[in-house]
Amino acid sequence: MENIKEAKRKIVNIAGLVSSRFSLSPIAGQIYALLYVSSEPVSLNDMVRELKISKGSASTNIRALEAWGAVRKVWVNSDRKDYYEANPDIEGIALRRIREGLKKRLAEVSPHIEALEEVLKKGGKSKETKFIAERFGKIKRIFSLIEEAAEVIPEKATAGKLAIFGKIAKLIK
Amino acid sequence: MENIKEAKRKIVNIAGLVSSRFSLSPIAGQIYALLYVSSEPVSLNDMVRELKISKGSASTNIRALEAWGAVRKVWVNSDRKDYYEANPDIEGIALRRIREGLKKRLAEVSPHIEALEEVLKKGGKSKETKFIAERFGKIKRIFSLIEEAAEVIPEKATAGKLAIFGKIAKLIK
DNA sequence: TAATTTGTTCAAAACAAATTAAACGATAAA
DNA sequence: TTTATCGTTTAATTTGTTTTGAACAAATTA
Repeated sequence: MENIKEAKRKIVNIAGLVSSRFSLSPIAGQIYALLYVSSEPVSLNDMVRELKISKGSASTNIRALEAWGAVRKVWVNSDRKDYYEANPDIEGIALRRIREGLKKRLAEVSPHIEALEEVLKKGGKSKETKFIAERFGKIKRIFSLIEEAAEVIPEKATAGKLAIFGKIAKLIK
Repeated sequence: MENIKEAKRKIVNIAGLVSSRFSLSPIAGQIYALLYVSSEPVSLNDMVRELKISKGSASTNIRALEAWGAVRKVWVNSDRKDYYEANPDIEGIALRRIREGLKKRLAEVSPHIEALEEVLKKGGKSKETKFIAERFGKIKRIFSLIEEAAEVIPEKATAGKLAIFGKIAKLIK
Protein backbone atom coordinates (compact mmCIF):
# COMPACT_ATOMS: atom_id res chain seq x y z
CA MET A 1 0.00 0.00 0.00
CA GLU A 2 2.69 2.40 0.96
CA ASN A 3 4.50 1.39 -2.19
CA ILE A 4 1.65 2.57 -4.36
CA LYS A 5 1.72 6.00 -2.80
CA GLU A 6 5.45 6.19 -3.26
CA ALA A 7 5.11 5.15 -6.89
CA LYS A 8 2.48 7.82 -7.47
CA ARG A 9 4.65 10.43 -5.83
CA LYS A 10 7.55 9.43 -8.02
CA ILE A 11 5.52 9.60 -11.19
CA VAL A 12 4.23 13.05 -10.26
CA ASN A 13 7.75 14.27 -9.58
CA ILE A 14 9.05 12.91 -12.84
CA ALA A 15 6.21 14.58 -14.71
CA GLY A 16 7.13 17.88 -13.07
CA LEU A 17 10.73 17.43 -14.18
CA VAL A 18 9.85 16.47 -17.72
CA SER A 19 7.19 19.09 -18.28
CA SER A 20 9.38 21.93 -17.09
CA ARG A 21 11.90 20.76 -19.71
CA PHE A 22 9.33 20.95 -22.48
CA SER A 23 8.08 24.47 -21.89
CA LEU A 24 5.13 23.41 -19.82
CA SER A 25 4.70 24.68 -16.30
CA PRO A 26 5.84 22.01 -13.84
CA ILE A 27 2.54 22.17 -11.98
CA ALA A 28 0.57 21.43 -15.15
CA GLY A 29 2.71 18.33 -15.60
CA GLN A 30 2.24 17.28 -12.01
CA ILE A 31 -1.51 17.72 -12.12
CA TYR A 32 -1.81 15.72 -15.32
CA ALA A 33 0.33 12.95 -13.85
CA LEU A 34 -1.72 12.89 -10.66
CA LEU A 35 -4.90 12.38 -12.67
CA TYR A 36 -3.17 9.91 -14.94
CA VAL A 37 -2.33 7.60 -12.06
CA SER A 38 -5.63 8.07 -10.24
CA SER A 39 -8.32 5.51 -10.95
CA GLU A 40 -10.90 7.83 -9.41
CA PRO A 41 -11.72 11.41 -10.46
CA VAL A 42 -9.81 14.12 -8.61
CA SER A 43 -11.10 17.42 -7.25
CA LEU A 44 -9.34 20.77 -7.16
CA ASN A 45 -8.87 20.44 -3.42
CA ASP A 46 -7.37 17.00 -3.85
CA MET A 47 -4.77 18.56 -6.13
CA VAL A 48 -4.06 21.33 -3.64
CA ARG A 49 -3.64 18.78 -0.85
CA GLU A 50 -1.67 16.14 -2.76
CA LEU A 51 0.68 18.48 -4.59
CA LYS A 52 0.89 21.18 -1.89
CA ILE A 53 0.12 23.97 -4.33
CA SER A 54 -2.09 27.04 -4.11
CA LYS A 55 -5.73 26.91 -5.10
CA GLY A 56 -5.18 29.65 -7.65
CA SER A 57 -2.43 27.76 -9.39
CA ALA A 58 -4.47 24.56 -9.42
CA SER A 59 -7.36 26.42 -11.01
CA THR A 60 -5.23 28.13 -13.64
CA ASN A 61 -3.32 25.01 -14.61
CA ILE A 62 -6.29 22.66 -14.71
CA ARG A 63 -8.05 24.99 -17.11
CA ALA A 64 -5.00 25.11 -19.33
CA LEU A 65 -4.94 21.30 -19.34
CA GLU A 66 -8.64 21.26 -20.14
CA ALA A 67 -8.11 23.64 -23.06
CA TRP A 68 -5.53 21.26 -24.52
CA GLY A 69 -7.88 18.33 -24.14
CA ALA A 70 -5.49 16.72 -21.67
CA VAL A 71 -8.10 16.36 -18.93
CA ARG A 72 -11.86 16.49 -18.75
CA LYS A 73 -14.44 17.36 -16.13
CA VAL A 74 -16.59 14.53 -14.84
CA TRP A 75 -19.67 14.31 -12.66
CA VAL A 76 -19.35 12.58 -9.31
CA ASN A 77 -22.44 11.74 -7.28
CA SER A 78 -24.30 14.87 -6.37
CA ASP A 79 -21.12 16.56 -5.27
CA ARG A 80 -20.92 20.15 -6.38
CA LYS A 81 -17.16 20.03 -6.60
CA ASP A 82 -15.55 19.83 -10.04
CA TYR A 83 -13.84 16.52 -10.61
CA TYR A 84 -11.36 15.78 -13.35
CA GLU A 85 -9.85 12.75 -14.99
CA ALA A 86 -6.94 12.41 -17.39
CA ASN A 87 -7.30 11.85 -21.11
CA PRO A 88 -4.98 8.83 -21.27
CA ASP A 89 -4.04 9.43 -24.92
CA ILE A 90 -0.71 11.06 -24.17
CA GLU A 91 0.58 10.81 -27.74
CA GLY A 92 -2.56 12.39 -29.09
CA ILE A 93 -2.25 15.29 -26.68
CA ALA A 94 1.39 15.77 -27.58
CA LEU A 95 0.76 15.60 -31.33
CA ARG A 96 -2.08 18.09 -31.11
CA ARG A 97 0.03 20.47 -29.09
CA ILE A 98 2.93 20.16 -31.50
CA ARG A 99 0.71 20.72 -34.51
CA GLU A 100 -1.02 23.72 -33.04
CA GLY A 101 2.21 25.18 -31.73
CA LEU A 102 3.77 24.97 -35.17
CA LYS A 103 0.76 26.51 -36.84
CA LYS A 104 0.66 29.39 -34.40
CA ARG A 105 4.35 30.15 -34.79
CA LEU A 106 4.14 29.97 -38.56
CA ALA A 107 1.16 32.29 -38.57
CA GLU A 108 3.15 34.79 -36.54
CA VAL A 109 6.06 34.73 -38.94
CA SER A 110 4.48 34.45 -42.37
CA PRO A 111 3.44 38.11 -42.73
CA HIS A 112 7.07 39.06 -42.14
CA ILE A 113 8.22 36.56 -44.72
CA GLU A 114 5.87 38.04 -47.28
CA ALA A 115 7.01 41.58 -46.55
CA LEU A 116 10.56 40.38 -46.95
CA GLU A 117 9.78 38.89 -50.30
CA GLU A 118 8.57 42.24 -51.55
CA VAL A 119 11.78 43.93 -50.48
CA LEU A 120 13.95 41.33 -52.15
CA LYS A 121 12.13 41.70 -55.45
CA LYS A 122 13.35 45.28 -55.62
CA GLY A 123 16.91 44.23 -54.78
CA GLY A 124 18.48 44.49 -58.22
CA LYS A 125 20.90 41.95 -59.63
CA SER A 126 24.17 42.49 -57.77
CA LYS A 127 26.24 39.52 -56.60
CA GLU A 128 25.24 40.35 -53.04
CA THR A 129 21.56 40.27 -53.92
CA LYS A 130 21.95 36.94 -55.65
CA PHE A 131 23.66 35.48 -52.61
CA ILE A 132 20.93 36.64 -50.25
CA ALA A 133 18.15 35.65 -52.61
CA GLU A 134 19.56 32.14 -52.78
CA ARG A 135 19.78 31.80 -49.02
CA PHE A 136 16.34 33.28 -48.58
CA GLY A 137 15.03 30.76 -51.07
CA LYS A 138 16.23 27.99 -48.82
CA ILE A 139 14.57 29.55 -45.80
CA LYS A 140 11.30 29.64 -47.69
CA ARG A 141 11.62 25.99 -48.66
CA ILE A 142 12.19 25.05 -45.04
CA PHE A 143 9.18 27.05 -43.93
CA SER A 144 6.90 25.45 -46.44
CA LEU A 145 8.22 22.05 -45.40
CA ILE A 146 7.35 22.80 -41.79
CA GLU A 147 3.97 24.08 -42.89
CA GLU A 148 3.31 20.89 -44.78
CA ALA A 149 4.45 18.76 -41.87
CA ALA A 150 2.20 20.65 -39.47
CA GLU A 151 -0.76 20.05 -41.76
CA VAL A 152 -0.37 16.30 -41.79
CA ILE A 153 0.32 15.65 -38.12
CA PRO A 154 -2.56 13.30 -37.32
CA GLU A 155 -5.50 14.39 -35.20
CA LYS A 156 -5.46 11.24 -33.13
CA ALA A 157 -2.52 8.98 -32.60
CA THR A 158 -2.66 5.24 -32.45
CA ALA A 159 0.16 2.91 -31.56
CA GLY A 160 0.27 1.83 -35.20
CA LYS A 161 0.58 5.34 -36.56
CA LEU A 162 3.32 6.19 -34.14
CA ALA A 163 5.25 3.02 -34.84
CA ILE A 164 5.48 4.04 -38.47
CA PHE A 165 7.64 6.98 -37.48
CA GLY A 166 10.21 4.60 -36.08
CA LYS A 167 10.29 2.47 -39.20
CA ILE A 168 10.59 5.48 -41.47
CA ALA A 169 13.33 6.93 -39.37
CA LYS A 170 15.31 3.76 -39.88
CA LEU A 171 14.80 4.00 -43.63
CA ILE A 172 16.09 7.53 -43.64
CA LYS A 173 19.17 6.68 -41.64
CA MET B 1 21.46 48.85 -52.31
CA GLU B 2 19.38 50.15 -49.49
CA ASN B 3 16.96 47.34 -50.20
CA ILE B 4 19.59 44.73 -49.46
CA LYS B 5 20.29 46.22 -46.05
CA GLU B 6 16.60 46.37 -45.33
CA ALA B 7 16.18 42.75 -46.37
CA LYS B 8 19.06 41.70 -44.11
CA ARG B 9 17.59 43.60 -41.22
CA LYS B 10 14.24 41.95 -41.77
CA ILE B 11 15.73 38.48 -41.91
CA VAL B 12 17.63 39.13 -38.69
CA ASN B 13 14.50 40.35 -36.96
CA ILE B 14 12.48 37.37 -38.11
CA ALA B 15 15.20 35.03 -36.87
CA GLY B 16 15.03 36.70 -33.48
CA LEU B 17 11.27 36.25 -33.38
CA VAL B 18 11.41 32.63 -34.45
CA SER B 19 14.28 31.59 -32.24
CA SER B 20 12.74 33.09 -29.12
CA ARG B 21 9.66 30.96 -29.88
CA PHE B 22 11.74 27.80 -30.08
CA SER B 23 13.58 28.10 -26.77
CA LEU B 24 16.65 29.64 -28.28
CA SER B 25 17.83 33.02 -27.11
CA PRO B 26 16.73 35.69 -29.58
CA ILE B 27 20.28 36.97 -29.92
CA ALA B 28 21.58 33.53 -30.90
CA GLY B 29 18.99 33.50 -33.67
CA GLN B 30 19.89 37.00 -34.78
CA ILE B 31 23.59 36.27 -34.89
CA TYR B 32 23.09 33.10 -36.88
CA ALA B 33 20.85 34.96 -39.31
CA LEU B 34 23.36 37.77 -39.68
CA LEU B 35 26.07 35.29 -40.63
CA TYR B 36 23.66 33.36 -42.82
CA VAL B 37 23.00 36.41 -45.01
CA SER B 38 26.59 37.65 -45.00
CA SER B 39 28.75 36.55 -47.89
CA GLU B 40 31.86 37.63 -45.97
CA PRO B 41 33.00 36.39 -42.52
CA VAL B 42 31.82 38.46 -39.57
CA SER B 43 33.75 39.50 -36.48
CA LEU B 44 32.49 39.81 -32.93
CA ASN B 45 32.61 43.58 -33.17
CA ASP B 46 30.61 43.48 -36.39
CA MET B 47 27.89 41.63 -34.50
CA VAL B 48 27.97 44.15 -31.66
CA ARG B 49 27.69 47.01 -34.11
CA GLU B 50 25.10 45.51 -36.46
CA LEU B 51 22.81 44.04 -33.84
CA LYS B 52 23.40 46.66 -31.13
CA ILE B 53 24.14 44.06 -28.47
CA SER B 54 26.76 43.86 -25.76
CA LYS B 55 30.12 42.27 -26.37
CA GLY B 56 29.53 39.78 -23.57
CA SER B 57 26.28 38.58 -25.08
CA ALA B 58 27.85 38.29 -28.50
CA SER B 59 30.67 36.21 -27.06
CA THR B 60 28.38 33.90 -25.09
CA ASN B 61 25.94 33.36 -27.92
CA ILE B 62 28.52 32.85 -30.65
CA ARG B 63 30.18 30.14 -28.57
CA ALA B 64 26.85 28.43 -28.04
CA LEU B 65 26.26 28.51 -31.80
CA GLU B 66 29.75 27.15 -32.36
CA ALA B 67 29.09 24.30 -29.91
CA TRP B 68 26.00 23.31 -31.90
CA GLY B 69 27.96 23.37 -35.12
CA ALA B 70 25.80 26.23 -36.39
CA VAL B 71 28.75 28.50 -37.12
CA ARG B 72 32.49 28.07 -37.51
CA LYS B 73 35.55 30.22 -37.00
CA VAL B 74 37.46 31.20 -40.09
CA TRP B 75 40.82 32.87 -40.70
CA VAL B 76 40.81 36.27 -42.34
CA ASN B 77 44.06 37.78 -43.59
CA SER B 78 46.45 38.15 -40.72
CA ASP B 79 43.77 39.79 -38.62
CA ARG B 80 43.84 38.61 -35.05
CA LYS B 81 40.11 39.08 -34.63
CA ASP B 82 37.91 35.98 -34.65
CA TYR B 83 35.73 35.78 -37.71
CA TYR B 84 32.76 33.49 -38.13
CA GLU B 85 30.60 32.19 -40.94
CA ALA B 86 27.31 30.30 -40.86
CA ASN B 87 26.99 26.60 -41.48
CA PRO B 88 24.24 26.85 -44.12
CA ASP B 89 22.82 23.39 -43.37
CA ILE B 90 19.91 24.65 -41.28
CA GLU B 91 18.02 21.35 -41.29
CA GLY B 92 21.12 19.47 -40.19
CA ILE B 93 21.64 21.86 -37.30
CA ALA B 94 18.01 21.57 -36.25
CA LEU B 95 18.00 17.78 -36.45
CA ARG B 96 21.18 17.51 -34.42
CA ARG B 97 19.81 19.81 -31.78
CA ILE B 98 16.54 17.91 -31.60
CA ARG B 99 18.33 14.60 -31.33
CA GLU B 100 20.73 15.75 -28.66
CA GLY B 101 18.02 17.58 -26.74
CA LEU B 102 15.91 14.43 -26.62
CA LYS B 103 18.84 12.31 -25.53
CA LYS B 104 19.79 14.69 -22.77
CA ARG B 105 16.27 14.89 -21.40
CA LEU B 106 15.86 11.15 -21.55
CA ALA B 107 19.15 10.66 -19.74
CA GLU B 108 17.94 12.98 -16.99
CA VAL B 109 14.73 11.07 -16.53
CA SER B 110 15.68 7.44 -17.02
CA PRO B 111 17.25 6.88 -13.58
CA HIS B 112 13.96 8.01 -12.04
CA ILE B 113 12.05 5.66 -14.29
CA GLU B 114 14.21 2.74 -13.19
CA ALA B 115 13.81 3.58 -9.53
CA LEU B 116 10.07 3.75 -10.11
CA GLU B 117 10.08 0.33 -11.70
CA GLU B 118 11.61 -1.15 -8.58
CA VAL B 119 8.94 0.39 -6.38
CA LEU B 120 6.14 -0.89 -8.59
CA LYS B 121 7.46 -4.46 -8.49
CA LYS B 122 6.81 -4.50 -4.76
CA GLY B 123 3.32 -3.12 -5.22
CA GLY B 124 1.31 -6.27 -4.71
CA LYS B 125 -1.67 -7.25 -6.83
CA SER B 126 -4.48 -4.95 -5.78
CA LYS B 127 -6.80 -3.44 -8.38
CA GLU B 128 -5.14 -0.08 -7.76
CA THR B 129 -1.71 -1.51 -8.41
CA LYS B 130 -2.86 -3.10 -11.61
CA PHE B 131 -4.30 0.19 -12.80
CA ILE B 132 -1.11 2.09 -12.12
CA ALA B 133 1.08 -0.65 -13.54
CA GLU B 134 -0.88 -0.53 -16.77
CA ARG B 135 -0.59 3.23 -17.09
CA PHE B 136 3.06 3.11 -16.17
CA GLY B 137 3.54 0.50 -18.86
CA LYS B 138 2.27 2.96 -21.42
CA ILE B 139 4.60 5.65 -20.18
CA LYS B 140 7.52 3.28 -20.62
CA ARG B 141 6.44 2.44 -24.14
CA ILE B 142 6.31 6.11 -25.01
CA PHE B 143 9.72 6.70 -23.55
CA SER B 144 11.28 3.86 -25.47
CA LEU B 145 9.60 5.12 -28.62
CA ILE B 146 11.15 8.53 -28.09
CA GLU B 147 14.48 6.89 -27.35
CA GLU B 148 14.28 4.94 -30.57
CA ALA B 149 13.28 8.01 -32.55
CA ALA B 150 16.17 9.99 -31.08
CA GLU B 151 18.58 7.24 -32.11
CA VAL B 152 17.58 7.30 -35.74
CA ILE B 153 17.39 11.02 -36.36
CA PRO B 154 19.96 11.38 -39.13
CA GLU B 155 23.33 12.99 -38.51
CA LYS B 156 23.14 15.05 -41.68
CA ALA B 157 20.02 16.08 -43.48
CA THR B 158 19.60 16.29 -47.21
CA ALA B 159 16.65 17.70 -49.06
CA GLY B 160 15.76 14.17 -50.11
CA LYS B 161 15.77 12.81 -46.61
CA LEU B 162 13.64 15.63 -45.34
CA ALA B 163 11.14 15.30 -48.14
CA ILE B 164 10.49 11.75 -47.05
CA PHE B 165 9.02 13.05 -43.81
CA GLY B 166 6.36 14.87 -45.75
CA LYS B 167 5.43 11.82 -47.80
CA ILE B 168 5.27 9.60 -44.75
CA ALA B 169 3.18 12.09 -42.90
CA LYS B 170 0.65 11.94 -45.69
CA LEU B 171 0.57 8.17 -45.49
CA ILE B 172 -0.11 8.32 -41.80
CA LYS B 173 -2.92 10.76 -42.16
C1' DT C 1 -30.29 34.75 6.85
C1' DA C 2 -25.50 33.86 8.14
C1' DA C 3 -21.77 30.86 7.54
C1' DT C 4 -19.34 27.69 4.56
C1' DT C 5 -17.64 25.77 0.41
C1' DT C 6 -16.06 26.18 -4.23
C1' DG C 7 -13.67 28.06 -8.11
C1' DT C 8 -11.84 32.35 -10.44
C1' DT C 9 -9.24 36.57 -10.79
C1' DC C 10 -5.59 39.70 -9.99
C1' DA C 11 -1.72 42.04 -7.83
C1' DA C 12 2.48 40.96 -5.75
C1' DA C 13 6.27 37.83 -4.81
C1' DA C 14 9.37 34.34 -6.35
C1' DC C 15 11.84 32.47 -9.85
C1' DA C 16 14.42 31.64 -14.15
C1' DA C 17 16.69 33.13 -18.20
C1' DA C 18 18.96 36.53 -21.03
C1' DT C 19 21.43 40.65 -21.40
C1' DT C 20 24.41 44.29 -20.05
C1' DA C 21 28.33 46.68 -18.15
C1' DA C 22 32.51 46.57 -16.09
C1' DA C 23 36.69 44.29 -14.81
C1' DC C 24 40.04 41.20 -16.32
C1' DG C 25 43.92 38.57 -18.73
C1' DA C 26 46.16 37.83 -22.93
C1' DT C 27 48.17 39.37 -27.01
C1' DA C 28 49.73 42.70 -30.35
C1' DA C 29 51.11 47.37 -31.59
C1' DA C 30 53.45 51.66 -30.68
C1' DT D 1 57.50 49.40 -21.55
C1' DT D 2 53.33 51.44 -22.20
C1' DT D 3 49.03 51.50 -24.66
C1' DA D 4 45.37 49.53 -27.32
C1' DT D 5 42.64 45.74 -28.84
C1' DC D 6 40.20 41.49 -28.31
C1' DG D 7 37.53 38.02 -26.14
C1' DT D 8 35.96 35.99 -21.68
C1' DT D 9 34.07 36.14 -17.19
C1' DT D 10 31.38 37.89 -13.42
C1' DA D 11 27.97 40.42 -10.91
C1' DA D 12 24.05 43.18 -11.45
C1' DT D 13 20.05 44.29 -14.09
C1' DT D 14 16.27 43.46 -16.98
C1' DT D 15 12.67 40.74 -18.74
C1' DG D 16 9.26 37.28 -18.85
C1' DT D 17 6.90 33.56 -16.62
C1' DT D 18 4.94 30.98 -12.78
C1' DT D 19 3.14 30.70 -8.35
C1' DT D 20 1.08 32.43 -4.36
C1' DG D 21 -2.21 34.69 -1.38
C1' DA D 22 -6.00 37.49 -0.79
C1' DA D 23 -10.27 39.23 -2.42
C1' DC D 24 -14.23 38.04 -4.66
C1' DA D 25 -18.72 36.01 -6.62
C1' DA D 26 -21.71 32.19 -6.84
C1' DA D 27 -23.72 28.30 -4.93
C1' DT D 28 -24.81 25.42 -0.87
C1' DT D 29 -25.69 24.30 3.82
C1' DA D 30 -27.17 25.06 8.51
